[in-house]
Order: sequence, then structure tokens, then C-alpha cells
Amino acid sequence: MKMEKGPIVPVHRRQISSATIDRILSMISEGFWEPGECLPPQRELAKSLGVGMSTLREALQSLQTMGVLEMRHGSGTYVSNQPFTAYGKIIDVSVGLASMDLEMFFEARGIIESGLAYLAAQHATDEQISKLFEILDGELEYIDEENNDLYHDLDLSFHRLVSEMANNQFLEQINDALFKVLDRLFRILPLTKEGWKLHFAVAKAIRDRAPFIASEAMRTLIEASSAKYLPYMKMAAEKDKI
Amino acid sequence: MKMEKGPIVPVHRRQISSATIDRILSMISEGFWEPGECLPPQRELAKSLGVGMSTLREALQSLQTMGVLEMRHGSGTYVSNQPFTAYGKIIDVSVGLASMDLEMFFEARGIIESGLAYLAAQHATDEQISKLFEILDGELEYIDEENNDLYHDLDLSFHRLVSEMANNQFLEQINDALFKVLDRLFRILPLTKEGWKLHFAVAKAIRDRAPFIASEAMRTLIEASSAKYLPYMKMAAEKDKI
DNA sequence: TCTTAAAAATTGCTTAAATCTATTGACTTT
DNA sequence: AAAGTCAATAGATTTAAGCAATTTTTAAGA
Repeated sequence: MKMEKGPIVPVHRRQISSATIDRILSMISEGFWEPGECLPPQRELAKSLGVGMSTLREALQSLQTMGVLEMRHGSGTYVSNQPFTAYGKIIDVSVGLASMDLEMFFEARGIIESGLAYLAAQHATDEQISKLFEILDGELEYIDEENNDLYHDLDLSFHRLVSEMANNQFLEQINDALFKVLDRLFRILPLTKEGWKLHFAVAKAIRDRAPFIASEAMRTLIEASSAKYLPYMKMAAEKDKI
Repeated sequence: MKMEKGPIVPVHRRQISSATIDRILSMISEGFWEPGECLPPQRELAKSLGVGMSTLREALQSLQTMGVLEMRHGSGTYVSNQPFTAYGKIIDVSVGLASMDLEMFFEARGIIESGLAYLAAQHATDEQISKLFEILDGELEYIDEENNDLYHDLDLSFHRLVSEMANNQFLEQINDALFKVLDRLFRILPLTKEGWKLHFAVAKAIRDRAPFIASEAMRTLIEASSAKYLPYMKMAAEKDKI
């Protein structure tokens, strides 16, 4: 019988720095070093792993970029005890490099944040819910005023709290990164009566433990702000470029 | 007049490697190097930037980890023309390090994939929709059979196509990474009549351009498979640990 | 003239060693 | 006991030298 010949796949000799990354990762996931713990000094570690110091440092630096390690000058290299924190930087970079696709990121934020509202309606604690309504009360004072910054802080708290209620760190980090980067491009406008009503609708649905309604309300909210700010944001992005 | 005293903010001397990262990033976003283009040789670039080669390489390696650059031995260092590809690796690492939180990742996948279905119902082209129904026809042949691998491929195509229909690269990449890593932990079970019906419901809603129904159908689908596989997955993860 | 193989040049990869800088903790002084 | 000083530790950076993969050039042969 004749064998079917596929294309011959070349064998790539792994780069040592890449292999070093995987080695360190597997040692961490095997519990050799606990979160928060300090790795051996770089000179020692390099010798133990049988690699040069520059190579080791390239690996450590990449792991730091991935949010796995934290290097402190003069002190040591520590295993991060907060995973997921690296998404922010990387999403930030992506948005910066693909800022022409601003709609895409807004759309993504709409999806993720409405999903978070869905989960919030399922998982929120009673304390969180009453705190959410406190924020709404606070916002009420700024309706139709020009006091931009104060309202902005409350708006931020609102979205942060919903995100927290959902109790899903992974989505929370991604959403947080998206929010920050979109917010930086264009600072939010003053609150209107209609805007407040949308916030209220989300809060009410979460209080009523109605996931579907909460997610739809949040979607409406994000779409409204998207429609409002996207033209300005595009202008700002263009200006940034030039 | 007395000055109001705020807390004294410590000055951190920036690390050169970190500054180098930002320098290169801004040069790319300013269009100094186009996507796909090759940077100068590392020796030259290091001299131009006024940093040592090891430092430069630490920066380049981090940028590669972020998906911005691609280093090819013997050839050169290129600006990536596909952004977003770095999410996969990093999400992979996160899941590996936080595998105790398997529910969290399943929940996240449910949110994102139902969101993708929502967008798919809005953006899908007619060709994509007919292709989706072809996949469903294909699946029909494997119902209640044990032919695991063949069905698995079709299932993968189904989810990939829905993801593609949504036309949002950012969410697509994140979902793809989640799918891969969850799929790797536990290979999918044979298709049942009920499972196929759930696939069909999603496809029908997309064809009918009904975003809300599509997203709910997808959520039901993911929740069903989650409920089915999570216990097994946990076992597998435990086994992996030991 | 075209093809092919060898050689050279280019470029990234790795190591090693010396030096600089930040942090920590122990020691001294008051 | 508190504050300042100093030495040890550990990360940060540079330089230089040589290795390894890729690409380009050159040269030989058909």
C-alpha cells in the first residue's frame, strides 16, 4: 500500500528562551514556587537551568509581560499573586495599534459588559446591590450639570461594581482594560436624565434577579454611549495619529 | 498663602528595557515601521536607541510576547501583521495557573460565545449562513454514533464559523483561546439528538437575523455542555495536577 | 543560458564577565 | 530605642565574542 505523502513539516529547534519560559511556567504550576514567593537570584537560577543570564532574563521579562512574575530591582523576582493583571497592558497595546477599529472595541465592550450584567443579576450579594443604588442616588445630583469629573467617578464606580458583582475575574479584567482604554480616548460627557434612566434599568434588573433584562439594559446603555461618543472618539484618534 | 500638602509621590527611575518597549511601540504606532516590515538588525537598532543589545532583546522579546513583533532567526525582526494573536498564549497560561477556577472560564466562554452569536445574527453574510447549515447537515450523520473525532471537527467548525460571522477579531481571538484550552482539558463527547437541536436553534436564529434569540440559544448550548463536562473536566484537571 | 551547489554575508541567538544601581538588613552611634 | 551608616545581596545594563539559521551571492556544471 502506498502512503499518502503530506508536506514534510520542518522541525524547528526550540529557542532556549522559549523553552526556559515553559520550564519556569511548569515549575510554578507544579507548585515548586508558590504565588508571592521569591525565585532564586538570577545568577543562581541561570546556572541551575543551565542557561546564560541574558537568556534567562529574556524569559523572565516575557513572564513578567504575561503577568506571571514581578521583578523588583534590588529585591528579587516574585511569583505574582494576582493573575489576569497582564490583560490590561496587552489590550492597551492592541487598541493603540488598531485604533482604526474603534467600533470593534466598543462592540466588544458591549458584549462583555452586558454579559457581566447577566452574571451580576445571578451572583450579586445584597450589600452590593444596596451599594449600587447608593451610587445611583449620588448620580442623581449631577443630572444636567456640567460637573464632569465628579459624575465621571460615579459612572466608573457603577461599572466597576457591576463588574465586581458578576464575580468572574477573567471577564472583569478584560472589561476593565477595555473600559480604561476607551475612556482614555474620550472622557465621558455630562449625565443626562435619559442616561441615568439606563443606569437605573440595569440596577433594577440586577435587584430583581433578572439576568436577561439586566444584560439587555446594559447593552442598551453601552450602545447609547457608543453612538454618542464614537464620532468624537474617532476624531480624537485621528488627532492622536497626526 | 499656605500650599495644600498632598502625599509625596515616590519617583521611580524607569527601567531602560521598559522605556525601550514604549519607544518601539510608539514608533510602530506612528507608522515608522509598517505591519509586516522588518526592523533594523538588533546590533544597529541597539546602537540607534542607545541601549545595550541584551536590554534591547529583553524589550523585543516582551513585544513578541505581546504579539507585536515576530523574531525570525537568521532573517530579521518583523512587525506582526496580525494583531490579537497574543491573547491565546496568555489566556492559555492563565488557565494553566488558575485551573481550579474552571467554572469561571466556562462561564466566560458562555458569555463571549453567546455575544458572538448575537453579533453573528447581525453581521453574517448569506454565504456564511448557508455554510453553517451545511455543517449542521454533516453533523446529522453522526448523531448517537461513537465517531468522536469526526463529530469533534464539525463541532469545531460550527463554533469557528459563528465566531467568524460575528466579525469582531478581538472577541474572536479571546473566544478561540478559551475554546482551545477548555477543549484540550476534555475532549468533547458524542453528539446527541438534543445537542444537535441546540446547534440548529442557534443557526436558525442567525438565519432569521434574531440576535437576542441567537445569543440565548448559544447560552443554552454552552450551559448544557458545561453542565455535562465540568465534572469530568475537574477530574481531569485534578489528575493533571498530581 | 539555466540549474544547482557551495560559499559568504547577514541576522538573530547564546554565553560570559564586568560594572552599575536599588533594596535590605545589620551595625553603629546617639 | 531611634536614626544614620555601611556592607551584602540581587536585579539592571553594557560589552564582546562566538554560535546558528537564513538569505544572497558566487561559481561550477550541464
